[in-house]
Amino acid sequence: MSTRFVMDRPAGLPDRIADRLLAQIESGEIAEGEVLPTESALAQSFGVSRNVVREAIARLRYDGILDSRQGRGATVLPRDARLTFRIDDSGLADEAALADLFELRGVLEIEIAGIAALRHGEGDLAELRGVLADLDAGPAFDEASLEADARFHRALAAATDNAYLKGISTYIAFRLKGTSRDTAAIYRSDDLVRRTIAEHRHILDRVAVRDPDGARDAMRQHIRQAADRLGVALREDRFSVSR
Amino acid sequence: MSTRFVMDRPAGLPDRIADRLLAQIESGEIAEGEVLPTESALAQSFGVSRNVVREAIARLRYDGILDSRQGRGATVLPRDARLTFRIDDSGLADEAALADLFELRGVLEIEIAGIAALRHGEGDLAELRGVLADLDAGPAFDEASLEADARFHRALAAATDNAYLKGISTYIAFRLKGTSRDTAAIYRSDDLVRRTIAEHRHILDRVAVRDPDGARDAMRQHIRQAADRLGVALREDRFSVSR
DNA sequence: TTATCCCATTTGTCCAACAATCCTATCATC
DNA sequence: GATGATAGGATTGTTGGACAAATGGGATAA
Repeated sequence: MSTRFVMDRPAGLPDRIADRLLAQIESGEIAEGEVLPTESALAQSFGVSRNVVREAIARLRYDGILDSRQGRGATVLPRDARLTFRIDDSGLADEAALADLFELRGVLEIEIAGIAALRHGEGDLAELRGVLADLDAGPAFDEASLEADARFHRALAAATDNAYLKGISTYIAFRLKGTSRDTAAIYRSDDLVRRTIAEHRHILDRVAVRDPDGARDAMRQHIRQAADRLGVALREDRFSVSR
Repeated sequence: MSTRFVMDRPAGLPDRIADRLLAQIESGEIAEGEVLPTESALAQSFGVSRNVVREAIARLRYDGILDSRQGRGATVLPRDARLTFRIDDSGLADEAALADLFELRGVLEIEIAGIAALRHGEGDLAELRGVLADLDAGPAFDEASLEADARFHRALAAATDNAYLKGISTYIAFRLKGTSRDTAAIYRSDDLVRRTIAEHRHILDRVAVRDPDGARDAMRQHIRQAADRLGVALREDRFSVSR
């Protein structure tokens, strides 16, 4: 959870307090249904002002982790009441969790490719072609190339005409962006870049001719190789090209 | 966005201010990259204290809508930097958005069924069988039946052994829970309940014999009919049983 | 032109107070 | 004894003001 951005800007007091409170909740130190200490007490125990504690609690309340009511205090809500789907930073560090995240991303992207093949309009194709052109322009595996990759997937998701699919897809892509940058520094080979472009073009081809199964297969292959490039070990039972 | 819960508890000041600010951003009244008025100015223009404005801004910043820095002000971030995947209450009211959400749910649940068929262990099957037994016990379409339905899907997601798949699935299921309850009041027929149970049993059967394609098909059918029962019109290009 | 310093602006944090709401204990009534 | 009304303490919600820290820009000097 913790830091909001990949930036090294130090987190503010409310964020840190919220994280500490969340940790206490996750660890069961404060059980479900239980009421937190009063804001004043928390402020004193954390050594900050009540204002900071209030912002921290507001954050947790906003995510459906606790519910505070005037005069009663803040109670911890049941786990399945969480209001947002959020990917912790901790998950990005753990290798197995990263593989799981890639699996989720794969499931979504593959179906997105299939749906985009069925539903895309003219504007969508133009956007996708434009992104590929940009990828061609800069053959180096640099920041711009990563951004273009993200734009491709975003444009594809947009072509599904489903705001939720687009939302979850771009969210995961954004969370994975930092990871990609870190690991990708190793693979500065132009050959790999060219292969990535080829994979994208293959997907676009199948989408353009409205071949959903072909688009899905192309995307499955792309995800699989992207995972390979990043050294993420997917479970083989799922991502074999012919299932 | 607005109200957090279905409860009729009136929203607090910060929530309302955040909504008004968000509306101004969404409408383009405050463009991307632009800086908001200062907190003091906003406080004065909204007729609230600066503290309230601060909490509102904190909420928007937390979702990656704004980025505020000390001494500089709060700037509007590009739309695709949104940090959380969140299902607004407004989306649950809008019919088209509800259909989109069902589509996302379908995509996930279908693949979950397939993966569960491949990966489930003995404990998973026992749990799933237990849920079905509970469903059999109470033939009425009541609260317990809804809860058992949710448990079935949760147990299935758990069988994938992928925390993210489980997380996103249960999150969506929870957000859809209220909607199901509201609309389901109309369908108090025992026949429908029996058909739902039969669908679940069919899924479990395919999972148990480790037949991923069969499990996917069974789940696809289940999602499709569940949407029917709730009067949600899925787009037919996706959810035909034989694609 | 370029580098440095200074300063107004703006957010971050703190403090103290009052209002609104909730919970509980007490009391009155049946 | 049970039940309902009431009062009071406790806790969050909101306000207002103050200072600290960081940012950006402009003035100044080399």
